[in-house]
Amino acid sequence: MNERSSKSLSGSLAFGSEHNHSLCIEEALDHAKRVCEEGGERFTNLRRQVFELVWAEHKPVKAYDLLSALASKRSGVAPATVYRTLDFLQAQGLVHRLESLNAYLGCSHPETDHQGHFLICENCEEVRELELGAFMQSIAAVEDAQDFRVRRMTIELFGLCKRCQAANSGPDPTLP
Amino acid sequence: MNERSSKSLSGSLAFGSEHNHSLCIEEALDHAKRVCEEGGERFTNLRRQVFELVWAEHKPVKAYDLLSALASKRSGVAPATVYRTLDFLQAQGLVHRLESLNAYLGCSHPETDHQGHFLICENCEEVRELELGAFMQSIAAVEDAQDFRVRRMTIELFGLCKRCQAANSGPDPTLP
DNA sequence: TCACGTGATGTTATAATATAACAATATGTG
DNA sequence: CACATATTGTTATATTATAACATCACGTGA
Repeated sequence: MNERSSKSLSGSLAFGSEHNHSLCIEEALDHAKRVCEEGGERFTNLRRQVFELVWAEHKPVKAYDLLSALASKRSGVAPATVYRTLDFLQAQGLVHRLESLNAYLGCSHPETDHQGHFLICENCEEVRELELGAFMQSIAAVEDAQDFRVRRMTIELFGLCKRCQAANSGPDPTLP
Repeated sequence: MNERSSKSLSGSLAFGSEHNHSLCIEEALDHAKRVCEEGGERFTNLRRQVFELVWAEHKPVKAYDLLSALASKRSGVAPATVYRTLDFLQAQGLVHRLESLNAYLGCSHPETDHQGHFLICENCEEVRELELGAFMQSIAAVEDAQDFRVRRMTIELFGLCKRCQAANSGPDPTLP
């Protein structure tokens, strides 16, 4: 993949008050355009619109919510429109699907060839994307021990982010 | 069929020709009964039937396939019947849901309090359940590095099992 | 025993998620 | 421009899951 920078889209993971989300989206858009150009794919109007909607927040978005949002921006929007476009964006590595949530999320580490791995806060719904490195070693060990060759994976960790741990200190009432 | 193994459900992971699946199911049933008794829950006819159907193969089963199979054994079977029963079995830790497949699988490690983690062969569909241990350290490291407290997780690794790596040329002709 | 409360199951309806199949349109290339 | 192909529009339907309420079954205490 592109080696221009080894950094994530800048600021995309710093969701504090200083996070400049307009800039964040703009960078993501620039990146998407470049990825498509380099892959000989067209970053059409529809694809850009869906991409922008996915990036509107740093939270997973449901396909049918995208559908509604998209329908307010253009006509002739049907489920297939959204799913096809999401499929395209996923194929370009620009968007991930969260299997546990049936939802989609803009990729925060687009510079590296990777699969998404996620920390999902059960309280505030914020999702943080991890680099694969964290699990590399465990996965290698599992492959070795089990004679299994891993080709792709779904890793989604649910829990409490730092902020929500602070807010919910003490026993969590939602626990079983 | 009537020989007893002293090991919990350990035979269930040896899916070779020596795997005694009748015994495997029988053990799983015994275990399920015990879990329910100990938890003050009833292992009713319906629950037993669904449990047996989930255990019929060591492969993930779709809810609506269970529905059909169940409908051939009793009357008055509707989606809610199956989903409610699966929810119950999951709550007892007797069955896992595979998020990436929208499918369900009998738990192979019922003796330990755990969450399921899976190796899923893309060729033969066989699923192997892992113990959490394999990922413990990585998860602890992620929690530490990210200030995140993990409470539950979905870990599903897709690839090729040992047999299918060896056989590996094109799709398995015995598959549907 | 039997009425009662609760948990389990039956039943109907509908929500939420996703894909198939084909038609129409747009785009780049010769 | 004409053509081939990618993209999008359109209609229909498949798949997965839950809501809401009725009925049944089981254990408990009067």
